[in-house]
Amino acid sequence: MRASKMFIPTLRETPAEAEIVSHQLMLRAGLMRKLASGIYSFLPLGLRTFKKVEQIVREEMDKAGAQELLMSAVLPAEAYQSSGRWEVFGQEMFRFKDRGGRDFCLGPTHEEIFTETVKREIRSYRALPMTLYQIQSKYRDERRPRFGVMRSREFVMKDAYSFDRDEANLDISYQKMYDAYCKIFDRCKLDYIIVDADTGAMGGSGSQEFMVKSDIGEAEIAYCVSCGYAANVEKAVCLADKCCGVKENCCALENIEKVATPDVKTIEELTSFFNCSSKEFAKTLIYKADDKFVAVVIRGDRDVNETKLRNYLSCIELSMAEAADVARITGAEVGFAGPFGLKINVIVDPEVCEMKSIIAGANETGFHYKNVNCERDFKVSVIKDIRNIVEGDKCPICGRAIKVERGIEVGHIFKLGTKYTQALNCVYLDEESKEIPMVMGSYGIGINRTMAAIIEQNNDENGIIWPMAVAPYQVIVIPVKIDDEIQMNLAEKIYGDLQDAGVEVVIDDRDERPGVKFKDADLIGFPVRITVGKRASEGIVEFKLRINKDLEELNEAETIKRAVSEAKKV
RNA sequence: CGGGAUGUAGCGCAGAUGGUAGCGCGCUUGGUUUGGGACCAAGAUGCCGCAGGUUCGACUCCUGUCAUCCCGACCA
Repeated sequence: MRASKMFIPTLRETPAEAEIVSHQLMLRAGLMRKLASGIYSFLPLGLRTFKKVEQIVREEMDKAGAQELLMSAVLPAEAYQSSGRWEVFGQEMFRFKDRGGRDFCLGPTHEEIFTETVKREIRSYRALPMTLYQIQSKYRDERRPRFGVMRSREFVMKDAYSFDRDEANLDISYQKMYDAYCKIFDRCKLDYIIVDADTGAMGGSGSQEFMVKSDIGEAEIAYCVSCGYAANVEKAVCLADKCCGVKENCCALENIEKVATPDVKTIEELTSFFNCSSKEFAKTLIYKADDKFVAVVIRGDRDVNETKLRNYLSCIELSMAEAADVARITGAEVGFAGPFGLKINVIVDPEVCEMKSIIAGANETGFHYKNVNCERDFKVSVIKDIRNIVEGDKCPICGRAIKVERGIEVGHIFKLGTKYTQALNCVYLDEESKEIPMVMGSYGIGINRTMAAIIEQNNDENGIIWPMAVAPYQVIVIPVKIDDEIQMNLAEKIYGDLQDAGVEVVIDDRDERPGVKFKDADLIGFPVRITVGKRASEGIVEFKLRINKDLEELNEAETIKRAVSEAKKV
């Protein structure tokens, strides 16, 4: 391809709207442009990389025995209505009506549609197991799209769905996908970590996420360097500290005592009032779960993990109760809530049960109790891990210190079980002609996000450093002076030879100064650069890899050989 | 959905106490240049986000609205 004819609108300056490096570089290198918030167009260069990522995914899916098909993005409401997700998705689904007034949406994910299809076509156990996938646009009207293509409203997802006879076979299908995902992200040269994850609205019995380590990641990962335990913070299991360890005799059982604490409401105010650590308090938070209220009791320095709480309560809407509700339920102003004598369920974090003689609100404005003890002084409805893990907590497997880092979720795999197949009556006939619901798995990879994650992990101050496997072009040939016939002829010769050798190559035949060409080449991130300059008359050119600063002076034949061999390193 | 900010040329930005719009880059033309975003000269490019209002007069003041970005909440 000739740079003079290519549509590559590079930008010298960083657009103000782009905050993170992958977004900035995708715009600056002319890979894509924004059309609306969270909606992007891919330009020729961006599309080439996009397709390469797609192709890697496709090859590994095919190797794993999955079959590709393509569903519509426009979907009728019925399938989602029978699974209940027409409501669950709420505002996040793009909805519209056809001219006849029938409800449609743009598919946010396709469990129902695949299930529906398999239900109609597959009757016998003989057809199972079966894994189907597609690479297709998904639509989610995100509340807050951000970071360019990292969280967009339209994005391309590879979604695969496995159908099996039973859980044991699902485990096999799931493992195949797991292995395929590892190969995919390895081929993309990503540094990733696989973590236990919450299944969220997807439902099902278990899931894992493929996380690319990055400070700009939206997910927090808790992991243990000793034993390899890794989980999304939403999911990470928390062990209870045996006791707060702050005071000498903190474990002594003392008599409960009411203390006047006028206007002392927040944990900070309480720590200074009592002159003690936030670890010596139990805070009681009132939550509204759908239409019911619950009290949650955790240690003063901890945060409630609303995902865990939501899962335990199996509710859809979950929020902190309004001040008025808190007052009605506890009989005191906000700031004095305690676990005593409540008419609602009291969910207590295990850590609180381990603590002795703690401080808690008295459910009476202006008062707290001290020397409170779980069970002795208040009734516990259930003991449940409902807090967030933090750095330094004990690993639930080996007990060593947990580390917490951020990650970008590029892939997510689920064991769905029979949630959708039962809802939609997707059954097969076994050897005895008995109808049995199929056991399902679902597996997603965000193509756009994977592409952004690759840039996020492969760049320097000059631009993108594409791994060979996903580079839009593998080699750029730069003639320094295009009106120098010797240089130009040699550059054209090398360009032609590389094309003949099957290398994806661009020749920068633009009438630009060399500096401009070098800057653009670095910005776009061609893995191999061949500069044809002063020594062209001797048949010598300069060979350079984007990844380092080393320059090699090679003759024509050596150059072709080196470039071809580099291009094969995918 | 709560909080904050910003909308002026393709991009980055400046425009006071109100008087009808500018800079840098890019773009076009000519010339000089040519190994890391050249220089000189001459140009072209604007619904000043949109709609009201105040005013003789609004990019500027007021109201509303839309859009975009950030933080949080939420998230498949």
